[in-house]
Amino acid sequence: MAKKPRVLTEEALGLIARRFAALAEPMRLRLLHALFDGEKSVGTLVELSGGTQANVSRHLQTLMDAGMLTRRKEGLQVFYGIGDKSIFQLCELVCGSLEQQHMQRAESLAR
Amino acid sequence: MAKKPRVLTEEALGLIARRFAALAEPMRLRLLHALFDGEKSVGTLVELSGGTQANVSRHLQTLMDAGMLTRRKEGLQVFYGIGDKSIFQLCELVCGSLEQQHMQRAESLAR
DNA sequence: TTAGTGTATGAGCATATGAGCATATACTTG
DNA sequence: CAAGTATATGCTCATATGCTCATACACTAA
Repeated sequence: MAKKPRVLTEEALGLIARRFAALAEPMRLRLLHALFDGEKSVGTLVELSGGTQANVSRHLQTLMDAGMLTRRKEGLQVFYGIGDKSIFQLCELVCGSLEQQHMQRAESLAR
Repeated sequence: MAKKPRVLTEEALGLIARRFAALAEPMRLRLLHALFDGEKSVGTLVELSGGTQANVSRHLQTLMDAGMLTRRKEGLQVFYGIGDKSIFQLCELVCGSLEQQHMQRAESLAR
């Protein structure tokens, strides 16, 4: 059973690339990781990530633009959460692949 | 002093980010897509992608550095192929997620 | 050897992006 | 209203990245 071949337009390629780009920064990955167990306020994320308030806010904006987060305002605070569950799988896939590469490299070095 | 346990090291975050960054360019996605059905020479990839030889070569180098490609030299030509099967799944995940978002947006607009 | 072909790379330029600072905005409380 | 708190945003700088041109490198054939 062959998979349906996807036709990739120029626009689609751009969208996919932007999506990957949103995940291509350590700080944003850290923020996503901090949100894995539930939504958190910006202030909390600032503490957890160790970044500045301005920088965290910017990165959250970037992730929002990529459609990966939910945003909920409650009084003075703003709570962000993971809005796209595929992110979990994406990160797991990458981590798994990296681990495998790492093991293979270690193995070939030990030979 | 309750500092939260950081499961992901700084180095790991960097590695994951670099991996996503390798997939964050339309031209590289086009090259990967062209390789989905088997390895191809640089010249072939230049034709298929419509890019210049220099640029294609550079992007292939980037993907190699990310550990995503195989490289086989045969006489004058160099054949590249997909070396990391997780790439297929990554792209499928992103495409699926994008489709879903697109549908949801269309739906909310039509409401 | 030399000529020819396919691929890689150095240099330069233009653009994109992240970080930091200061400030603006939004909301709550007094 | 003013003051305080939480978050967002202009602005600027420094760095990173992509693209092009020209050229170097690697290999083959004559």
